[in-house]
Amino acid sequence: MRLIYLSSQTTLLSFITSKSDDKTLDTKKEKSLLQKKPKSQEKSKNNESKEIVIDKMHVEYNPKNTPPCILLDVDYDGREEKAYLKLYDPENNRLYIWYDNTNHHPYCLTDIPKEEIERNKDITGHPSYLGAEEVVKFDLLNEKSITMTKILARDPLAIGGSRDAIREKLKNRAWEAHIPYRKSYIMDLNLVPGAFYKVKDGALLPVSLKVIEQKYMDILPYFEKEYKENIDLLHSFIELFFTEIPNLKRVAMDIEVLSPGLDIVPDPNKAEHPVIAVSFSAKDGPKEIHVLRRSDIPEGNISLPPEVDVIYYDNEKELIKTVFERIKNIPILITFNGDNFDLKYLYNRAIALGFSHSEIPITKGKDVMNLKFGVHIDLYPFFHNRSINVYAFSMAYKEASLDAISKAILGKGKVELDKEIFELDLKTLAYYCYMDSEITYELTSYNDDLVMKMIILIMRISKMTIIDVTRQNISAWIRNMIYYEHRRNGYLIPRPEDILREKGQTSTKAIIKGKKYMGAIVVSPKAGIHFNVVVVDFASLYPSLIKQWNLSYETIRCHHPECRENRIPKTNHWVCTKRKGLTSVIVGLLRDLRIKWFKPKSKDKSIPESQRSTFKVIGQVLKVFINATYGVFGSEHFPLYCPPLAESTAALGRYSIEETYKKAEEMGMIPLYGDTDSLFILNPTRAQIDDLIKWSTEYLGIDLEIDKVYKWVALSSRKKNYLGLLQDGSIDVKGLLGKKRNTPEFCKKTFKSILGVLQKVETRDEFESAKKKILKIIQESYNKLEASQYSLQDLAIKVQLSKSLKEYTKTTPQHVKAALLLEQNGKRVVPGQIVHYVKTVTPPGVKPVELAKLSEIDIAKYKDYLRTTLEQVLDALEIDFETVSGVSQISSWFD
DNA sequence: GCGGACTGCTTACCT
DNA sequence: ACAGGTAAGCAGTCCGCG
Repeated sequence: MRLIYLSSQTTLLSFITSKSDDKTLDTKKEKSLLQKKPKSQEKSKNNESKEIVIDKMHVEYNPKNTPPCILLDVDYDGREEKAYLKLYDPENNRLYIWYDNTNHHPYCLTDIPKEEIERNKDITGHPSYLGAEEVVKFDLLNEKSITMTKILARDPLAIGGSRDAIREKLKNRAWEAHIPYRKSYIMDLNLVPGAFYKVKDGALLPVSLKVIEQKYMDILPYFEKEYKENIDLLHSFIELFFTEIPNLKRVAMDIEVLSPGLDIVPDPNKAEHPVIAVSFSAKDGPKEIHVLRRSDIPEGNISLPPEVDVIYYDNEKELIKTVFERIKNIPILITFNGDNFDLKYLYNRAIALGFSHSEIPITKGKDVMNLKFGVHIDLYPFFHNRSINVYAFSMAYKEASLDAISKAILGKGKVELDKEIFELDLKTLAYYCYMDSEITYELTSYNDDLVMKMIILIMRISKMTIIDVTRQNISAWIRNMIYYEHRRNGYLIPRPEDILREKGQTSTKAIIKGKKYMGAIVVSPKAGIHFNVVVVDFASLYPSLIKQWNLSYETIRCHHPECRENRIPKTNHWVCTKRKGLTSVIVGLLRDLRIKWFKPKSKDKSIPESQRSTFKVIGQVLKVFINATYGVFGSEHFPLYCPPLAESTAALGRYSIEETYKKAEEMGMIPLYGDTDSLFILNPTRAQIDDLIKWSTEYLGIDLEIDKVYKWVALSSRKKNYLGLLQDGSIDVKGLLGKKRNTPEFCKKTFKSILGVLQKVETRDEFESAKKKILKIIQESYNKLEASQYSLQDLAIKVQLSKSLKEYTKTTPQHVKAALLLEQNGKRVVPGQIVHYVKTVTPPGVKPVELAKLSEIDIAKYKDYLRTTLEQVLDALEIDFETVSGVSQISSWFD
């Protein structure tokens, strides 16, 4: 490791954001900071001088010509009154900033005639008003062409977003007035963020970089036949997936700020305290830590990783200047929570220290911090995204903290500290700070850059920028994808009130109070141990139904009298027989691409491994979109919210599973249980299953598949509660208390050892001997509990706070009581935090683990806990708790 | 005044 | 801030009880 001391003045380039011709941000004026002599008296431990290698990124404005670049970002420049694109050339590490030269302007639509608008002084007198023109749109809700008036303005805020905006003047006669300008621009120019473009003679042109070889395209004719009415849609989507996914150069960053005291997180809006460390990490790029010396803090003597450079400063301003130089040369900056902390803090701190805006390479948005050159990806909102957690990472992490995510995904967490940040010696601080950025980087690089690939694919499918994709949720991705297809086809984008007025009614009653319509059905399980159970399920049931039944907001309850016969079973709804529904086609295509192409191809051994893994990622990303489409149409916040559409999908789901249940019985099979899209069938023959699958394809038009086969499955009398031994010898547990997060660890441990016994059981006889072993395990656990041998951590009940403490107004649950005690003792409690508490006798109630003693534990309450947890297992195994306790020497365990 | 029956709130799970 | 369905524990309320 080399230490570099630095505190002298450096000249920062002023950032140029004005237009004119090609402006190249040349970095040659910049002297290497590292060549400057150390001012500090101290000697470097290693005299060998090494240049820190950070490739300078070349930035060019308004390029005339460029090589193929990936489109990363689109935004509006207020000073230029133009949209601009950030195009990155990964080969040569060059960033091009291309300003719109197509004379595109912000606009909204209205049904008020053009002449009337032109007579309206209130609108034409708006300082930003540019003009009005007639456009013809197709109104899907009323199935007719209409002439609309397009009102153009110089500034997006003039359309919507300010008090005197044109959309406010139009009252309820404005359409497409809530679409952010950058998104509207992308749609109108038919751009695909994440795809390749080049500039030729100043004009922006798409570049096709196909990587899929012709020999893998064998299935295309099938798709072309099925989608002949939507061949453009098919080809555009296929192109997205068959275009090379480039490897993007990126650097992760993390900062530490001097906190004034225990448990006080510095406020990034005030930025009152000094930045004491900033680290950068990249696989093939810089690994640096910039550390501020403080008179009261020793340097320390831990050894840091040899590949890392530590640079010390005596002056915070100098530190920040150097950090800004680094940021200027980073095309993609990765942070964890940079929007709300790291970048916001640096920005505000720089302002507070007297930096001018032109010296700061960071831009501040309402909720997003971005870079002037390059783009900023904040991994926190991306990993926090529920769809990503569930479908891409199979719920690997339960809490969206850097520590929890990296532990779950990388197998290593943050550096554990036994002191507060402000107490650490400089080297320990440097190490801590560096490891955070290293982990952050690794979250994007692990598994062959999986996360980066996913982000690029989501950009291409949703047509959203890297900035928006990483910060917005699945509903925004789907909304934008559907809006884009509206614009491409000249369809008017309907307003929420238009859809609700035409379609907004449900006809079923939800089982759960407060829900809008009836959802899936769960078949009551036949309790007991069943051997040789085959589970069949429908592949992507809801998306399949949406495709099969032509479900879309414009086709459900359409206006044609003749379609009213085409009923959705057990609802008042019908669906159009004349027009193909747009969302039905889009979802159907994504579903077919996944099921008929990417899923099988990702398992095809004749395809090279790297190609297969790309197919696998594409399949995963498609799954995210497909699985959420039904849900968004049932969500009030979704602007295409269509209750009868969501209700019909669920109703058809119930119909499908009910018909299949009946058919299975008719065919002589014994269905034991089913949930939403699955059926558990007792010991069927291969032929029976094949017949059922064939029937489903022919009669329902939906693919039924074998999901899993149990050697035995123990169904309890409760729904969504069972365990079984799969053919591969693994135990499958669903819904039982033993796997819930809030169950104390000692219960889970006991539960797990019981599972260990059950895993070896294959026949009914073996269950008998297993019972004895299980009994012994329970007894041991019970004795340990009685003898207070479990630690507080083992006994802790871990419950997440879903909101801030003061929002619990109706009741005060136990974890809230414990959290209140924590707060009284000066500990910080935030929403999302998991509270660890134990049940106590003295005083009766609960205490957070931090404040409790083993002697205070209410052992009786824990006996109850152990009993209920294990009863669920024993219940499923047909072991009566009373019987077991009778066999035991202890006559009654749990009194 | 106290305990059981009941409802509602909250969390964590399943599909 | 993609849906609804199920289980469990506890908080709070009502009601009966001389």
